[in-house]
Amino acid sequence: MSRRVGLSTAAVVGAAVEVIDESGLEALTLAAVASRTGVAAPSLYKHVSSLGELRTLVGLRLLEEMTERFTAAVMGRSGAEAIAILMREYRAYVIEHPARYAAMPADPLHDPALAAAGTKLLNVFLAVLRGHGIEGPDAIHTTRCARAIMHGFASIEASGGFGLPEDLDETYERLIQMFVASL
Amino acid sequence: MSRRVGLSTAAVVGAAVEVIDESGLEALTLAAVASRTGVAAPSLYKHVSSLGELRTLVGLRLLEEMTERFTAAVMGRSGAEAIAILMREYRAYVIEHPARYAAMPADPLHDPALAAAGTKLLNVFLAVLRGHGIEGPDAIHTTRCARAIMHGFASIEASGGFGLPEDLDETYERLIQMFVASL
DNA sequence: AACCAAAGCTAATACCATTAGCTTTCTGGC
DNA sequence: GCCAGAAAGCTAATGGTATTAGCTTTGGTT
Repeated sequence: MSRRVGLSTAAVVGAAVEVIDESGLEALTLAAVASRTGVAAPSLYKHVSSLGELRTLVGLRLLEEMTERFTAAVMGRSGAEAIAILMREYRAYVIEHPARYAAMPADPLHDPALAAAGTKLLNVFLAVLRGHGIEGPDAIHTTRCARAIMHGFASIEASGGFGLPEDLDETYERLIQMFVASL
Repeated sequence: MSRRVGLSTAAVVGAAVEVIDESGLEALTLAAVASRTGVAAPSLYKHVSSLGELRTLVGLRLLEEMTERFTAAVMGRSGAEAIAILMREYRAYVIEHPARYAAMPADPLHDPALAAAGTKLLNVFLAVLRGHGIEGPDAIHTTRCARAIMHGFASIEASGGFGLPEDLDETYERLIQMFVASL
């Protein structure tokens, strides 16, 4: 009984992302993914070596998703405009997928499985700054500043940490102007 | 056998903070707290109604701890100096207690049990800005910006998200200058 | 047609939170 | 000083979780 379902690692990761989208990161459990894919929980081990690995693979997919999206958004733009667009796109992603953002790996460069994808994402930012004439150690500091601003705002917003929901656009535009003005 | 240990809710919360300090937020489990306090796990329910409540109580204690610390740091200072000191103190706390920072409630104002403590912490920031002549809706935006910058930088640093550990002081000073200059 | 590897399954283990109900210990009133 | 009751502890049991072991089925390849 129970015909073969035709699962794959990619399908398992996809189901995991769906679980996160629907029920939040803390609901990402092998049991939930198994139920969603129509399979018994231990069967998932044929495609994924552990829950920890599944989390890593989800993080990898999300990193790639962000990179692709940011690359497309910034294409054909340059200078301060490109920087502002990148920052707005970052926030837009988090608003669209707040639960996914919580699943984002905090230190991708430290995990060998994520380092390459993390570097690619970082390079989008470095490329935009280079187009603004910022390079070398300066670019490192500047990128860190941008990350801190974007991640800080986005993570607080995604977790509902700001009291009033209105005016958040204005707050974020202030941050963008603040950052751009400092360059 | 097993003489009375003399536990209290406060002692349980204290043990929970120790577990977090030593082994990280994910290690905060009733079993770990029970073992540390020398008690069987179900006995903790005499002092705490659930793991969720324990998490909330830990968050409450940490909020109060931060408020007290920031209040002391800023006392007697005013203007841009006070703002810079507050921002440095925020980061200093996170560097001293990275695991505790991860246990910090993301949206204290939304949880009735934390709202009062969250408001007090917020008021420290508002008071400092008021001393700089910023009030009303402007103060809301400005406080949000400060929060985003501090939280963003601190949480990335606490999770090891910045590649190189050196120069982080310089990056953070840049952010402080950027923020102060925007006022 | 038959084999074999991959993909599924069930059963079992270990750890977690939580509940129920029992026992011990301290404390307050006499 | 004693004793009743509440508070603080305990063990046992339940249900959810990840994970491992070992079995069965399936489907593609020879």
